[in-house]
Amino acid sequence: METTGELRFDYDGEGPERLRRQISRLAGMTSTLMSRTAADALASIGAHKAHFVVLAVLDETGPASQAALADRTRIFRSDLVAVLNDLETGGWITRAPDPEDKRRNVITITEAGRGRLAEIDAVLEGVNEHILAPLDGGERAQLFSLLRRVGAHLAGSQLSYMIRA
Amino acid sequence: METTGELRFDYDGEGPERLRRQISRLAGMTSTLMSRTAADALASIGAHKAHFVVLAVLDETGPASQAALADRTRIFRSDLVAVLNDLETGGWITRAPDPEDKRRNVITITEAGRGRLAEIDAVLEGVNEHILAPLDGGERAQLFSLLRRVGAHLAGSQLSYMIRA
DNA sequence: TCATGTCGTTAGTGAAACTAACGTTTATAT
DNA sequence: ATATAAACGTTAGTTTCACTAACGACATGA
Repeated sequence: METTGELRFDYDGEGPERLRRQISRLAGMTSTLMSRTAADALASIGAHKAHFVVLAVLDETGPASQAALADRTRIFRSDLVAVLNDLETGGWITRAPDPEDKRRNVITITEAGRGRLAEIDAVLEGVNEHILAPLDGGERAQLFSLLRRVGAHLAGSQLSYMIRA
Repeated sequence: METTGELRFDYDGEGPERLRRQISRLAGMTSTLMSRTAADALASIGAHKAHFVVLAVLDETGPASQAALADRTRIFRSDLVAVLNDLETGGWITRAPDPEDKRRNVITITEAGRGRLAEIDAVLEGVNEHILAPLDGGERAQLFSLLRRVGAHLAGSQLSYMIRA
């Protein structure tokens, strides 16, 4: 391991000013660190972000077709296949043909799946706490709110671009 | 183009609550939108984020070896090679062997490079303005500050982990 | 001098995000 | 009714990004 001397992430004070002005750079670096934290924690229990997302959506919205799941989780239908294979192997979901539409599968969370979700949820609660440790309650709410406002705005403008195309 | 019906990014109100609680998910989605905005804008003038980063560091810190540049830009030395090839082809930098250490190259920004940097800078100013449009001045400062604090904290904890390893 | 480390470079890995196409099944339009 | 189009799950492939491994060339310090 390299004890760099020069840090890999320069949040503390210095660094070229032009770079520090770029919100997309700051958000990108920070979200990379966050994602790594979450992914590492999940890996320690053999889980993956996609597992969490799918189980959470199933638990909250009930059984669904793969296409509906893809929409609600923002995982591409093509990538969802492997995720569901994993979850099926673990016994956390069932995948059965839909009698009412033979094109569809009906994905259902199992009792074991609910247990797994609780387990993952606990890990992620720790992750959130770790990430947000330096912020107090009001600041955490602020951060969520600011990111959501920016996100809604960008999603909107990108959407209008897409419709135009 | 698909006029989805179900939006691909759900900032507006709804969406499974467990997902909305995850700061890493929110930050990840939002920073993806930001990065895409920036990348698209840069692509429209045939530029790339890495071009900006390298030119900005060179302009601010002066000539440097590739290794030093890699550190300051957080681009891996292996990836930096191609970036410098691009910039050299455009006439925006020069790459000359260092007489004082024959292992090194000295990378220097050219006059044309400074022009290019100004051009990119102008584009990115527009990008920042577009991204942050929904926030007022105080909120923008808040967002920067909150992200920096979280980032510094995570970079620190990851660093101590790395040193331990 | 001999080991060790750093330099730029090439090649390759792994994950994430996304596109294309296909066979199957259902819905729509004439 | 029947042809056309659309949606389903699935396989395969692309691109981009972050990152590792290894190399020959050169420099440094014991």
